[in-house]
Amino acid sequence: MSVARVIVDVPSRDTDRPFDYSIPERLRGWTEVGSRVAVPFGNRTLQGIVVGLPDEPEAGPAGGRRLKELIDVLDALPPLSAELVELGEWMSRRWVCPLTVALQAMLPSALKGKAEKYISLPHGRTWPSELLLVDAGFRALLERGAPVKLSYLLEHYPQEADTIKRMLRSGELTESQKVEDRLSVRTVLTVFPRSEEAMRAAIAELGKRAPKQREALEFLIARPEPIPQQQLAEAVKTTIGTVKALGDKGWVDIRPVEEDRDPYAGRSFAPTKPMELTPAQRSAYEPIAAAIREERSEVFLLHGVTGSGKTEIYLQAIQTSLTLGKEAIVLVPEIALTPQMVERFKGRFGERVAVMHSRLSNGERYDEWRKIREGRAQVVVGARSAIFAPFARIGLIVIDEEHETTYKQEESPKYHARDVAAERARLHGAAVVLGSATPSLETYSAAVLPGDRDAAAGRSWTPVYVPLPERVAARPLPKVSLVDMREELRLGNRAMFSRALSQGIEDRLGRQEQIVLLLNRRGYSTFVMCRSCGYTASCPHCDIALTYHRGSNNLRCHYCGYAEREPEACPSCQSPHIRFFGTGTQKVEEALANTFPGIRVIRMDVDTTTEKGSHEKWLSQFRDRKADVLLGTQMVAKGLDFPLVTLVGVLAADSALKLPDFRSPERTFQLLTQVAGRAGRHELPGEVIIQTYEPEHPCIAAVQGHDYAAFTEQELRHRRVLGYPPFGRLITITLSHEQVPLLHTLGESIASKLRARAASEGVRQTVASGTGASLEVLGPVPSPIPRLKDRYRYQCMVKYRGEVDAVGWTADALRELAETIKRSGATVGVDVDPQMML
DNA sequence: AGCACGCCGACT
DNA sequence: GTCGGCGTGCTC
Repeated sequence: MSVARVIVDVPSRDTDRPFDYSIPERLRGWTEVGSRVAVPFGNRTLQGIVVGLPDEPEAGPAGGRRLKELIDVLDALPPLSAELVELGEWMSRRWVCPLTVALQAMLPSALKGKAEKYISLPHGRTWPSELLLVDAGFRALLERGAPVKLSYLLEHYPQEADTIKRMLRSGELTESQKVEDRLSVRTVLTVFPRSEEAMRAAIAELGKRAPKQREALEFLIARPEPIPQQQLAEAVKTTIGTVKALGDKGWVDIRPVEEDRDPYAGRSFAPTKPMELTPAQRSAYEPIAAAIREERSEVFLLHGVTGSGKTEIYLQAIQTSLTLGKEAIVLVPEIALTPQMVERFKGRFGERVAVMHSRLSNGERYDEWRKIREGRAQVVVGARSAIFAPFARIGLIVIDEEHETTYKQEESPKYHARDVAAERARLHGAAVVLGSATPSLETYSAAVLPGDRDAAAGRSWTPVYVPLPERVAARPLPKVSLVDMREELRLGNRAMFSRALSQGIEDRLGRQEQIVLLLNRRGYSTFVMCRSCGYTASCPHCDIALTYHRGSNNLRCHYCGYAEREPEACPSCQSPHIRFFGTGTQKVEEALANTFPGIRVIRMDVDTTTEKGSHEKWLSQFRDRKADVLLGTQMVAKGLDFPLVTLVGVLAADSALKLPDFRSPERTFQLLTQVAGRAGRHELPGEVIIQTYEPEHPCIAAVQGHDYAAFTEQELRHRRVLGYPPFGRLITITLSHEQVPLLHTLGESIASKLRARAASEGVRQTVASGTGASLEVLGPVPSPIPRLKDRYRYQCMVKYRGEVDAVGWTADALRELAETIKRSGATVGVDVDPQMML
């Protein structure tokens, strides 16, 4: 008996288990663990992934019925491997998600196939006489006998929907289903030359006629490689017709070839040679190289200040891996995946590099993915999901700027690429390098306090700490000064630029140097408030403050997209004193123009960078000195390197400090340190001016002193007291439903299930104090976003430390309550190790 | 998730 | 009487 154990593509708790199918003879050789298959499921056809090939069926249907057969294997090369399937199973346990959701996350979206329904008139059957009043085109189409896509029929003949339904029911029409990829591979007709003798014979046969065909053949003799027919025609200045003639006579072979939509095609990258490592770089590189050579799955924290040359270490470590015939994955934050970055990797490793980021089209991404799958690339540089690159022998995984929040996926599967990397490295015997100037407190404390049992709470990997303390060429770190904005106000300056910053901008404009201005707008968005009655405009569906958009003159909800016109008077009290509060980038841009006439500003924020390629466009304009100021939100802080930038200004440093998220100070410190690192990276010295209302805040003070250690020490002390990560760990369970009372009851039953479990296993229920295992459940309380798209949201937070399988308990509790949850109509989401508390 | 099966109200 | 509302249960 040949059996395939399949996970079907239905992301629900009910179907989150394997289903067994028998493998028909014709598919035996093609079915492997990791194959994508089409299977019958109920009366539907679905896509699934083979996760096992057991000898005997176990997960068979009740009542001893026979197994159904696989319908098809969808790819010649299985898109996943046994290793990736195992990784998926680990993910589904680690982050409490259905296995199919974890597996889907590993596939390029082009392979997330869906079954299409087809309708046909059965062979030999004629159109029923009582249905002659239907649309003639509709009838003619079906009478041809070939299956027609149901979606096509419904789109073109919507009035016949009822007819279709009725005829299906009576059996006058039949339905079939076929799993289809989201995308077809583009093909190019390509000319394959035959042997030189054959082509010379052909030329002889042509004689003096058909000079163009002769030329084409001579071209192929001189360059006997496959060439797209279009290109061949162009090369000998003729038309496709001539080339086709050669094919028709059988003198050359013309076949369709799958084409790569290489987004970097036709661009050349200046090759770069490995640089001589400094002694500091060398002592960081050595242990990493040793781990790669010895196939030890060790994790390294490469802690180097901005400009200390981490990238060169990555490049040489990758080279070490390649030399051993192994592959390498490099993750970078989406935002840093700029042409500059890609250039560096392509320059060193050329064609062997695949690039993956969200700005590629589905087709482009699929092509890059295939390069990896088919062994044509050995290095991938990409955003978060590149961690699933289908390599078979990984030697090294690099995560650059490891503290970045983009490595945590905020939709299910809510995985963290850093943890996936550690697990994948374990399966491959690969080394992991986590690089950052400002490591996350989780990673840092695990590395420097490896003996601290609380700090290591439940973490499965312990990084080796590798510091890289100096900047290359001993360039000094920029001077950072703080400006107390309360003082400015006291001295009568009500402008958004302090005197120091104004002066600084003036100076740079005079010297034709460049300026980066950061507006850390999070939690400070431009909201609308009535000064008479305190009314604030908020979204009627989400209870989120609406944000004012100047361009379209309306108020928009950032969560659901709801928009309304800007009010002229207060909707609540009719007062005309309704005002816009807060500062957005648009407002700063205006102020710049008013204060410094003639200043050239490039503004970068979500509004100006949504268009494909716009991000790169703005940056290259800035690089080409087409502007004096680069003004923007977080995105101007990351990974940019412009020689002429000598001043970095931060307009409101503390605007994000007081957000109700315990990681706010950490994020603020990281962001400010990053942006400060943008100044003076080359010959010209840099200066940083930070405007703040709280210069004495330890976080701000630490930025001024470039003092990571001081900030970290004080922040860790604080976290330890409160039992927050890395000393305790968190799980949030979010429930949503249209009615609040139901959420309350459901939340209570989840919370009490967990509390009961803790009690029965003898686990203490106070996390903040004491030692050993403890777990407490907070809530249910309204979630920080209390309503989204007309559904109310409540959450429970599980906080625990020590040896407690809180994730397993949570999964168990939800499994036990599955019936109740389903009946209630509520949706329940779990976030293990949440990164965003808002 | 979908889809069928099944049991109760408003219509030709 | 029938069409169709959505609660419930199942998918190898």
